[in-house]
Amino acid sequence: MMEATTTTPVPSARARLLASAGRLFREHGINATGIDLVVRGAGVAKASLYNNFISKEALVVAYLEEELTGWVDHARALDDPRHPPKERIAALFEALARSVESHTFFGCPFTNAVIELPECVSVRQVAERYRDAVRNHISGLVQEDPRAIVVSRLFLLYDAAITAAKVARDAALVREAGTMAQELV
Amino acid sequence: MMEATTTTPVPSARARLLASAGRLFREHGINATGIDLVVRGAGVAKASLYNNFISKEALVVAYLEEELTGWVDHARALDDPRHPPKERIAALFEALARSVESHTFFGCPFTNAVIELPECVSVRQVAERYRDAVRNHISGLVQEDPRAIVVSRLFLLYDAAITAAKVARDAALVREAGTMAQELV
DNA sequence: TGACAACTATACCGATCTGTCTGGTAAAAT
DNA sequence: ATTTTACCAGACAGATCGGTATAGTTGTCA
Repeated sequence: MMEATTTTPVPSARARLLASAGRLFREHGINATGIDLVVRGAGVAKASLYNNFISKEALVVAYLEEELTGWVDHARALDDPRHPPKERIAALFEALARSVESHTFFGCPFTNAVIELPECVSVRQVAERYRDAVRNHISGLVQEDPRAIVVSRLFLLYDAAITAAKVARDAALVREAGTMAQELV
Repeated sequence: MMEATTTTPVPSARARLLASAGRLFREHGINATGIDLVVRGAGVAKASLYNNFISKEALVVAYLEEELTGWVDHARALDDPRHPPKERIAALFEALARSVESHTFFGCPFTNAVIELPECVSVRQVAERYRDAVRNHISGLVQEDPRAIVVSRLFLLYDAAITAAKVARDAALVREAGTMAQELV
């Protein structure tokens, strides 16, 4: 009932569903991924999906929540507070460039979701929280107020790199954005 | 048969369909817009759609082609070659900021289409041609080779502004990108 | 032992999607 | 004058969508 989830040795149905949905949503998009595919990929019954999530939209939001905490974890794992701000910023862009080169980057999950479900307010809300999280993380890297102009500028360059990665699949362009970012700090 | 289209006084079924599809695809997205809605909006029969386009995908590609030439026309109308490069660049970002403020900006049609139809190669091809067109236009504004680094950087900032406009709906962020762009020339 | 909760497997529902087909009208070309 | 072309209106087909319902199974705890 309460929270045996974290200690359960075998993944719960909910965790399996989120993992399956995550893979499919990332690689093929949300609208292109039917409920049946998610269920099949998770190896669970359809009823288990609707026992854990009231609708596909709720599953999408839960997927985005996971992407949000995942991004923060990823960014923290990349970071070394002992390094100077310039290097800490560079690491963020370099990781993105590498994921382009290894063909494991499928675009910003939040931008993708906002575009795929433009009238879904809960999706926009998670996307907003993601943007706050990025802004806060960047502000920590450069030791500036989250509302400082330099933070806005670094954020803009990170968005630019992500678009270049998604649409042009151009790692060199991602690195160029990283160079611009380093010149700002 | 050949090209009476340009002189026809009353809009052809094809033109009406493209106008209807354009409005709906822009404002509600491609996947959320069914064929029947396009046909209703155009005030034509369903068969007329399939007489002019072999499939919805072909309609989407035609819509994107129109957006491509539309962007070039828009960018040229904004431009005044007598002005210095800095002002010519600024006008591009200022126009984007204003369309955010008037709530008439719905995101880059090509990025949106690539995200909505990720496995459609013809969509990616038009998006690639759009990116070439933008790069060429910017290179004209600043009188530099299209492959010059400064052109790449201006392009990155333009992409950044578009994402800020689409996801954050933040005209101030768009203008900040414009300021960065002006500092580059 | 028996109640209960969570699970699996699958049939099913109504809605909606792209795309086709029929049938009829009007104008234009031959 | 007749054939062709383009058009309209709408029924229809086949597939797929999100979501529900049914029925049976498993494991847990009292």
